[in-house]
Parts: sequence; C-alpha cells; structure tokens
Amino acid sequence: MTTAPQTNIAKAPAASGGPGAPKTARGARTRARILKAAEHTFGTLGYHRAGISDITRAAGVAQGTFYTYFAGKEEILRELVRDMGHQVRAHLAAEILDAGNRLEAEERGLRAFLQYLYENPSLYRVLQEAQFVDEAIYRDYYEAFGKGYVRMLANATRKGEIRPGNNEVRVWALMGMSNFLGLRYALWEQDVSFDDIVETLSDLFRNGLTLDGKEKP
Amino acid sequence: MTTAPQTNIAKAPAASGGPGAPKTARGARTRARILKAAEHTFGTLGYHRAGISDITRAAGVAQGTFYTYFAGKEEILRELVRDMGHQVRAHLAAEILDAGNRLEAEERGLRAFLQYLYENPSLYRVLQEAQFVDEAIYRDYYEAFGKGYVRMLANATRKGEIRPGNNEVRVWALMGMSNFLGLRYALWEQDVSFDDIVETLSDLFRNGLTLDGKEKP
DNA sequence: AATTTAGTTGAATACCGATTCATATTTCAA
DNA sequence: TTGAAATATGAATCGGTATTCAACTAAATT
Repeated sequence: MTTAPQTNIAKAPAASGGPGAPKTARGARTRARILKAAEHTFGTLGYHRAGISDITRAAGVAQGTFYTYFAGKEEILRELVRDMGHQVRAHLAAEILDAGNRLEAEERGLRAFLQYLYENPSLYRVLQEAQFVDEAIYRDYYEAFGKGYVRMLANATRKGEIRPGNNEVRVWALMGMSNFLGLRYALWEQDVSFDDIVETLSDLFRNGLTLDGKEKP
Repeated sequence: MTTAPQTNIAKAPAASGGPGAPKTARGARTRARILKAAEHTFGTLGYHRAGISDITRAAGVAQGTFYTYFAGKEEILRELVRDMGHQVRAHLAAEILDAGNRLEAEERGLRAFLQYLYENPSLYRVLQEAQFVDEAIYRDYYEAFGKGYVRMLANATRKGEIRPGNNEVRVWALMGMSNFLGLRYALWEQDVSFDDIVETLSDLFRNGLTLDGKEKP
C-alpha cells in the first residue's frame, strides 16, 4: 500500500440514472436529449440494430458522452420504458377523468390509447422489445398499468356499473385487446376509423358477442 | 475467357428452405434436428443471444452444417415461424371442430390456446421476436390466423349465433386477448385456472361487461 | 469397384459495435 | 479571476459471432 487510498465512496449513485445524475442545467439538457434520441432511434431501427453511435449522432453529442449519463445500452432502455410508462398512464388517466361511468371510460380510454399510439409509435416497439432484453421492466409496466385498471373496475363493480367477475383476468384481456387493435389499426394500417373500432368494442361491452342469453338487468 | 464456363445454373433453388433442400433421408433428418434445436434455443435464449453455435451444439452437428440447409440466422427464424404457425392453426382447428356453436368454439379455442402455449412456450418468444427481425413474417402469421377467424365469425353471424358487427375488428381484439392472457396466465404465472379464465371470457361474450342495456333477443 | 454427388467438419475470416480512456472544454463557487 | 468539479470528445480497444471454406466422410449411382 504505497499509494494514497483510492476511495470508492466518491461517486454517489445519485437518484436514478446510472453513473451520475446531471448536476448542471447543461448536463440535464444533454441527458434529456440523449433519452429523446434513444426513443426515436430504438423506435425506428429497433433496439438491436440501433447503435450507441446512432443515438449519440441523433442527439448531437459524442459517443463518450452517452456514458456520462447511462451505464449502458440496457440501462437507457430501462429508463425509457419507465419514462414512457409514466407518460401513457398519465395521459390516459387524464383522458378518462370526466367519464360518467365505466363504459364511457372504456370508450374514451381505448380511443385515447389508439390515438396516443398513432402519435407516439415508438412506444410500441420500445416496450415490446424491452420484453426480451429485460423481462422485469416489461412486467413492471403491465403490472403497474393493470393494478390501476383493476382498481377502477373494482370501483365500477361496487357502483353496480359492471357485472361482478374476475376483474384481473378481464384487465389482462382488455389490455391485450388494446394492444392488438393499436398494432393493427394505429400502427400498421389506418383503414378503419377509431370511432368504428371503439363502437365495435363498446357493443361488445354492452351486449356481448352472442345473440341470446343476457341475464336480466 | 480462358477457363471453362463456371455455370451458375447448377444449384437449383429447391422448394423452400435456403441453399439446398435435403436430397437424402439423412439430410432431411439433420435439417429437422437443426430446426427443432433452433426452436428450443431461440425460445430459451432469445433470437439475439442465441448463437448459431448454440443451435448447432443443441442439434449435435458442426457449425458449417447449418449453412447446408439454411441461408442464415434470419432465414431459419422465418422457417420456424411458418412451421409453428401451421402447427398452432392445425391444432386449434382440430380442437374446435366438434363445437356446437360459436360460443363453444370460442371457449374451446381459448382453452386450447392457453394449454398449447403452456406446453410450447417457445412459440410466444419466437413469434414475438420475429416481429422485429422480419415484420412481414409476423404480419403473415396473424393475417393467416385472422383470415380464418373472420371466416368463422362470418359463418356464425349468418347462422344467427352472434350479433352482426365488424368481425375483423373483433378478431383482432380476440387475438389480442388470447395473446395477453396466454402470456400472463400460461407463461408467467399459473395462479388462475384456465377454467376460470375461460369462464370469465365466456361471460363477457354472453353478457358483455356492463350490467344494463342488452338489446332483446 | 469406381465415380459422382450429398453431407459434414471446425478452424479461420471478417465484421461490427459496445465500452473505455486520456484529453480538452465548460461551468460554477469561492 | 481562478481552480476544482462537471461535462464533452472521439479514437482505440475489446469481445463476440455470423459466415465462409477447403478438406474429409458417407451415400448413391454406374
């Protein structure tokens, strides 16, 4: 031990976000630019084809700068999924706030989701690819989403707005619907209006799929 | 032109499956072993982490042998998705054959799908990852699936078993449900019985989600 | 048996891109 | 103003792996 002690206590892990959270306005701006660039790059090229160099180029910074704010490629993906998750949930929550009942909330929620996906196509790809890079972050996303959703259905059940039933299973079914409808009609081809889609689902919620057999109100 | 003409007509493209389809029983066996090994390897490690060497090791052949039957990594993934697609469709078709009506077909189909996914977990991962390697093959899978599904709903509509409506939209919603329910309850955690799941969806199909408002039979 | 064709081998090649690092610049507090 | 801390740079490193290829073995054909 001839040299001075190299303390490894020096670098505080900081709030969240890898090597060191920015401590300057400039740093915060740069970090945000990189994150936004990653969203676009991953969304366009996909996680694997996208290189760090693609991200930094899009952000207008040097490659090395990336590692000032993120521990690596996986790390920024995680950050991105968390960020985007917050955003969608906040957006959808706001959109269904003034719904008078559950059916209306479902209608508005679905329409808002389709619209959001159309305007933010990166969300879909980033999220779905994250599933195979870090399954936990993907589960977290849907479990957070589902938790709030189940709570809303429970309230609706209490109010007598919807039939009693297994709301957790329903929620996963509903999330699956939205996801596929979004992929097909918001991302792939816009050959059916969102109104028509919402109306079709609304009819399913009100009347079911079969012609006979509704228990009386 | 001093040398003899090197004909490039020699290698016939063969039916389907890259460089050369096997012309021997042995070759066919080897090709099948590699395909099966790829299914398992992609299903376990994922497409990107899985190396050709992982596949050939699992198949018990040398690396070079891979390229006797497949043009490359993407090619074998495409082959796999086509294969697996045929298998699921055939399996599900058989399972719902003796259903007396559409509701029963939906119930049996959903249960069979959940069970199939539980027994063949690779299907999910291979298919979903294929989406970002070659989107066309993924679309083909769901369009083939959806096409048959829409036809069945059209028949059911004609027979008066289900309400008239936009069956294409319904089909994408239904496929989305199955997909998510499968992921959550067949792959992630088996904490709800398939019977309960099917019953929940059956209730939705028969009675909708809301308490009021069914139009009369 | 001899010859041609099909299949197999595994080491070498070739390429790619994530991460590191020594250096330079900017910011900010004293 | 000044120096320490924070930020930025981009070329070099480093590990990995898809693909190729020349030599070898097995099977089919004559």
